[in-house]
Amino acid sequence: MYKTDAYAHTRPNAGVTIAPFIYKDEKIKVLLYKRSETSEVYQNLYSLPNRFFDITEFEDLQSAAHFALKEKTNVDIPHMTQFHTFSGQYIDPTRIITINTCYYSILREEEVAVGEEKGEFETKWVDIEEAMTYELAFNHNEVLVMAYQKVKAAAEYTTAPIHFLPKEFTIRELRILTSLLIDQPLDDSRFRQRIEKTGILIKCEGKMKKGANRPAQLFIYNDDYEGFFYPRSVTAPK
Amino acid sequence: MYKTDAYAHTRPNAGVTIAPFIYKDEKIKVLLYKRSETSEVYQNLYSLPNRFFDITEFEDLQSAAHFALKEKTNVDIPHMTQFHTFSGQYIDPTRIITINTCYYSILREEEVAVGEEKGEFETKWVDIEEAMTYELAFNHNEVLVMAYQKVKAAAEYTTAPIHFLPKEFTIRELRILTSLLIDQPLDDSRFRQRIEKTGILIKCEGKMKKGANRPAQLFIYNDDYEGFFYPRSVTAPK
DNA sequence: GTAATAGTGTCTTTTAGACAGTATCGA
DNA sequence: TCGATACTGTCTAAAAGACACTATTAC
Repeated sequence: MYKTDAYAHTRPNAGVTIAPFIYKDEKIKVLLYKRSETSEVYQNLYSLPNRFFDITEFEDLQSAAHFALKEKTNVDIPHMTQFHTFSGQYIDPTRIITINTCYYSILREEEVAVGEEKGEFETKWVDIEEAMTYELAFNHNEVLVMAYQKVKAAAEYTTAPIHFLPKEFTIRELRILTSLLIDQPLDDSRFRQRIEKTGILIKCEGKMKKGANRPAQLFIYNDDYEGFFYPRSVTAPK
Repeated sequence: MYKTDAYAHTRPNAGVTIAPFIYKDEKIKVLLYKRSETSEVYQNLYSLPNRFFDITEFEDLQSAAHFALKEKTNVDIPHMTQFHTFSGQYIDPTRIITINTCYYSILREEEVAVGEEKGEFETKWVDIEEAMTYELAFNHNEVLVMAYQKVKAAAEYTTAPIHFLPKEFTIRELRILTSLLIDQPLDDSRFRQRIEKTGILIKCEGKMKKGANRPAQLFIYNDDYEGFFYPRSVTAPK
């Protein structure tokens, strides 16, 4: 029976890694923590939040990922998407072959309770471009690259980036965020047409965002459109 | 050190599952095999090709998936895509918690050496709609549903379905296949425009497919477009 | 000839792209 | 007033959608 430990030596280590992103000051940031001096491996290196999948502790990978994210960010109901499972000896060369299931998480900055550092973990939010230049623990460099690529791809066709913004936001805010993720300028008029036509946003009647200019209409996301795919990429062909 | 067996009892079973698809007689078929009477679990049920991930046998999940597919289909260089990792006690209730990393494979019918049955495994290609009605082993019902959904989604925006067709094929063949996957009729003229404009196909000069009608130009796939995304879904908006 | 599929042309409607023009706030 | 951002409108170009039309084979 596989239930016994007869096969134990044939089983891999398993773990989860989460790439938690926020959008702050018009930049995408990712959460890293510094591994302690006394870690078994990859001492003192920065790392994405992660967790070994210990079956005496967790029922499934999702729970382990959830735990690891909450431990570092204190966000309880995260927007979390599994995007790939890596495997091989290379992930953690000093141990046995490891399976690493990875998630990215699009978080609302205002809901992230943890700032820089906190008790046992030294955590920090790092500009994504800068984080890419770090030497990270385990295979987290490739994890981070793929995670960010998936987030950017989602911005092309889906409404996923909305989860970066506050509950109530303006069309301008969504446009600037989208423009950042797809790395292209977007025509304001065209963007409004595209958005408003689909019905993905609900106007907050009477609520306006004030500034040193004409007040802007606030909207909330229409959850019915979760998983919605635009029939066309926001990026123009050519 | 995690390398020892001290943590062995905390490690999950790991395995891979492959949903191998072919396109035959204008239908999508999936390969199932019948589990033997003497299997430890799920005796006599149909199952997708699968394999435990034994770290003394495989270096990574990809190799295990490759092995499991070749064992059942004899296809050596498959088009294989990882799409999700399931986990939990429910996958194999009588054993320990299992992690199941899943792949779908789009195969060329002509390259699949195995037909119905073969030696130690009783295998068969089942119409996808019919297979969905089976009671499958492990969590293979949900695996199959998600696998086929991913293949269909790929048909909306990418050139992936081309891997179902013979190396040389006509535009009509590609249109009928695409139409099947997206479950919508496609205008022939429009479809040609879309395809030819991108340059994803290369004309086989002088080669024509003959039938009881005007001969049709044969094309091959331009591999440069592997991973290509159409800026717009093949499905019309509304 | 007919049936069948291949392939082209063309007209209409829809969408995209660019950008001008007006609106409303704070200072 | 001005600067800034919020919108709305409009013209043009491109793409989609529908479908008529011609082409070439087997029979």
